[in-house]
Amino acid sequence: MSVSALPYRQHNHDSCIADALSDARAICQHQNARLTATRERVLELIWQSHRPLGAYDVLAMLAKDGHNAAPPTVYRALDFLQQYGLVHRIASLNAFIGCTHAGTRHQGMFLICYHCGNVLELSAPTVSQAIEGAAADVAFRPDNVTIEVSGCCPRCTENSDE
Amino acid sequence: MSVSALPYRQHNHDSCIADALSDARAICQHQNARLTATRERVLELIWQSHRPLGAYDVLAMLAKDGHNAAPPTVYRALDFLQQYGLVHRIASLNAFIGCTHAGTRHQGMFLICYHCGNVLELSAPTVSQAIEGAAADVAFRPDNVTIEVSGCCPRCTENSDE
DNA sequence: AATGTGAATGTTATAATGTTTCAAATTCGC
DNA sequence: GCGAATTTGAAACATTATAACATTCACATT
Repeated sequence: MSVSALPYRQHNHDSCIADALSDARAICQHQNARLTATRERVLELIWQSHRPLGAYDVLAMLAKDGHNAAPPTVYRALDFLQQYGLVHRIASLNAFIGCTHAGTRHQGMFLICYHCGNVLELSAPTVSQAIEGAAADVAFRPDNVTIEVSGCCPRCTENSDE
Repeated sequence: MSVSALPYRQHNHDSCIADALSDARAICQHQNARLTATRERVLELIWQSHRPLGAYDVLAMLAKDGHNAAPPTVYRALDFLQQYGLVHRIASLNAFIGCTHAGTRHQGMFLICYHCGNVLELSAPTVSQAIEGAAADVAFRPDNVTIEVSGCCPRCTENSDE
């Protein structure tokens, strides 16, 4: 894949992947979690794709590596990565994406472009507060929050205007 | 099913279903949409369950009616009902629930109790505004918004305190 | 009443996504 | 090294969703 095909101009995706991986290694080490070869490879594959990747997409890519894995292998790796906040699952897409805020406490909000497929993760304290407030109003104790916004990203909005 | 098993004390679920159905008929008539027997029955089944119902749950219930339907029948009915805002799909559960705000423009927010399985739909303008604001900050044009909060409902919180 | 038309449904098959289960291998503390 | 716990392999299976094409139905027009 050429750099020019990547989502953001002047964005070195390779170094971005490398950073994510080294962050992940640090996070796991710090928590005595084992970022094994398979888990790390799955994380890398997810970061290499600039779009959310389905479990079976990951499976196919592992197969290209010569790793003849079965679905549980991938799902287990994904579970692990989610548990340590290294990837997020996008429920509305049945797909996974690298967490851009790994290691920091945050509530992700995902902006999914239905045109180009890119996903932007925002940390949205205002939204979280509003949700917590609304839940508190009805005495509901939130545990896990899913916020997924499908729409059109700035780039695609521009391009469709032309 | 006894009334005491229903989610809310002093809540007549039968009349609640009847209201939902008559609302649905009015909404469809107003928009020249055909609420056919199958569609209406699917809507009724979803309302009868006080929890979200999977497509195959609906299928099984139709089978009990003697209606030997195949999956596409159910998915089509569900698509129709969603299109006219009569049911919502809960992405994190792959399941469907009757819309409690049918006919009014709203952005639903779903509070899903992981203990009892009940789901409460809130219309949350504050949350919607916060999301729109956050999206606008990055020039993203939102189309469809998914907000699903899994947690513990007041009733179950009370019961587990005992 | 017959007929044409588009919407709705039936039917079969299959794709896509996710889980259970149990066995084997690996890792880690001792 | 040795035993316990974690991780992985492997096969089968379960669940959720869609594709493709034939048929029927409701309704407006003859």
